[in-house]
Amino acid sequence: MDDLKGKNATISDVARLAGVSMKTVSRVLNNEKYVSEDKKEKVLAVAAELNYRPSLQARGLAGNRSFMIGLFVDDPSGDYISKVQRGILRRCEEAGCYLVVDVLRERGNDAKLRQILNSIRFDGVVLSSPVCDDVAVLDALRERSVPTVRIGPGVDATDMAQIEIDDYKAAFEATEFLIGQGHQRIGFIKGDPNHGCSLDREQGYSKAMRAHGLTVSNDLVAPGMFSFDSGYTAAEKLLKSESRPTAIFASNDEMAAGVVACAQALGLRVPLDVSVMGFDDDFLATIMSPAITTVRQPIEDMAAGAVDLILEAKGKSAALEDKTVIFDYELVKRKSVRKLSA
Amino acid sequence: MDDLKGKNATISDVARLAGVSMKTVSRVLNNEKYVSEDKKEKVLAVAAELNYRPSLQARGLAGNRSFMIGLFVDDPSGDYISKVQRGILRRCEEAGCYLVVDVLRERGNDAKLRQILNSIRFDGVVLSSPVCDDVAVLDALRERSVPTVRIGPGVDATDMAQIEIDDYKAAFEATEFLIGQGHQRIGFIKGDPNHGCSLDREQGYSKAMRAHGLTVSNDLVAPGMFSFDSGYTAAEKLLKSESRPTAIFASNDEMAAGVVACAQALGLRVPLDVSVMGFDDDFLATIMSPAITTVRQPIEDMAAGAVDLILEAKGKSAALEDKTVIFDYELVKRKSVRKLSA
DNA sequence: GTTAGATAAGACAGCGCTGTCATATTTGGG
DNA sequence: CCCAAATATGACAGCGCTGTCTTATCTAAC
Repeated sequence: MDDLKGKNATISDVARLAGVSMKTVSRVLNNEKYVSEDKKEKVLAVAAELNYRPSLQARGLAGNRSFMIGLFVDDPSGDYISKVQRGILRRCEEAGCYLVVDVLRERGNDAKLRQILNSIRFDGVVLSSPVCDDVAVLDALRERSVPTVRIGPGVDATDMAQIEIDDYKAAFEATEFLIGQGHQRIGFIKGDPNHGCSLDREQGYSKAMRAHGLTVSNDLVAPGMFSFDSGYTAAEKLLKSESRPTAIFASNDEMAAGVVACAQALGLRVPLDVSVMGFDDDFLATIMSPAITTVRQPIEDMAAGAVDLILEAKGKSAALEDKTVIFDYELVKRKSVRKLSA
Repeated sequence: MDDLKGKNATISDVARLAGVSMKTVSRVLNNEKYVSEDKKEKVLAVAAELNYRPSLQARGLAGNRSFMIGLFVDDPSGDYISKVQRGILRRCEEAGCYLVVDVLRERGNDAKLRQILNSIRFDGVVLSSPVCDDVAVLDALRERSVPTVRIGPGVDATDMAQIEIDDYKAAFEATEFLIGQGHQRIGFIKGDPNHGCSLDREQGYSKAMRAHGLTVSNDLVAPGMFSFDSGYTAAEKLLKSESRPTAIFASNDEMAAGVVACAQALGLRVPLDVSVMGFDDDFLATIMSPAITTVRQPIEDMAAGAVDLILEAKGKSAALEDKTVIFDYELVKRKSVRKLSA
């Protein structure tokens, strides 16, 4: 075959060689009904032979699908976002879609998003925290009726799908686990208040404490921003207080790593002198010494699920309405928590 | 203005309202010559009013630019790739381009790339190690004459631009620094042999050793794969050998972190009992206790530079030929290396 | 005062697909 | 055996831009 290097075949080449119309080729490629088996096979054979793949741009321009998924994040760093990307990419590959990544750093930065949305008609976009809580962003998406899936809990927006774990319940159980290990004075480091999960996790913690008759005094809770440094700083406050907690529950693993580092810097042994619990099951949790007990979120699967929702919703408008998928979390017990002998 | 929500303005809307032809609008938007100041202003004003942004798909289909930059990585995890993405994104935003990310996991996986390339005509692609060393990938890119910039050293390919630091020299100096601190028995953990930089760094190490009359015995060098675990394993070998090195130079920070963890697990204090040196200035290097002395690569700037090269090369074919940009590295001295008192 | 070249602007086709509509053929229930 | 519905296919326009070509006007050097 004239599979000239560097020269791409077009749909009309395939049509000609297969002896059918372009439209039939298009039907085969898009898995539409009303194509006979023999033509379908013929088209597929020719397409394979020519190494034909439809042009993204042409499809996007002509049809009402773009085969592009947008991912908007606040900050592309960290293991969390890597996992989100991996999950999305996995499904995109299967579905023949492409992932366009962009950063929406400042809050309320809908101007940038609006520009992007004016130039790309995404099949759907995935939002990760805290972008998924930015009402300006959400509004921009809504205006253009872009199918949107938000990963993580956040502001109410019943018209947009949401994928999450039950952060409240997970934090509740994590705290109960600590209590079950004999801890009574359990410190808590809050997450970035801009992230929807932060409040849920905090409430899970305090409800669990109260449920077991433990008081959550002010010196037991410290603010945090989900960063290593903020975890370190918060731990300093907690660990230097006169009545040191025997365990610290940090709202994510990066902060938990900060806690471990801080404790060690202060000459405290983890988990001997202080137990540490994290959240997310980040890469960091596995490499710290000791490895950090944490709550695993199946982030990759959740992200893949987001793409599934988008793809399923194709066509049917409002298919994403009131759609909330809750994934299971898992308490991962490692070495950073010890049982307190009464 | 009739800035209807959800409805995008097109170039013909702008043309009509500005009282010029579509082509003139196009000229303004693409910064072409031969447009008078007054029309230019008028067009810009109308475009701003309508919140107009040209359709990516239409531009890509009609013109010979796609405004899409591809980034192909082996594995989207880790601080390194995050930095690459950030650098690319920064420039893309300025240039009105978009970033399409994809994973090319298996070596020699040119089939997947060929498919992608058949469907998207990238303005250019950025390859990070070890994808940039995959000759099958390089060939696929060459066939379709896609402007390609490779970040990191690797196989010779004078037709593709390359952005790197002098890994050899950096490793040489890092080793010399260790020697200058009084270390004589310096262990070395190699990088993943699939990455071009691995050999350079190893040679920098061994040349420096020899230059200072130190022998590089076999039990001083251990294989590694750039991962935390491989660093840990390599450190075990090195640290348990009868004649323990006083310093270990790991080919990247993730492995260096593994070395620190292993040393501590073996009851050795860093840097008191063993000094540790890393490479990259990864996030991990800053959070370990002690923080790891390392070689900083300005990865973000390098990635941004890659986009610059692509954009500059626009049009002029062969503009990327024989183009190699060397960035400066920097020795970042932290706490993981101590001076040996003679 | 010519005229070549630079400058300014528009007409028009067409990039490679898909949506819509028209048409032909087959199926099956009464 | 007939006709409506299901099935199978193609013709054709057009998505929203840009490349090419044409035309008109303006310089400035001789």
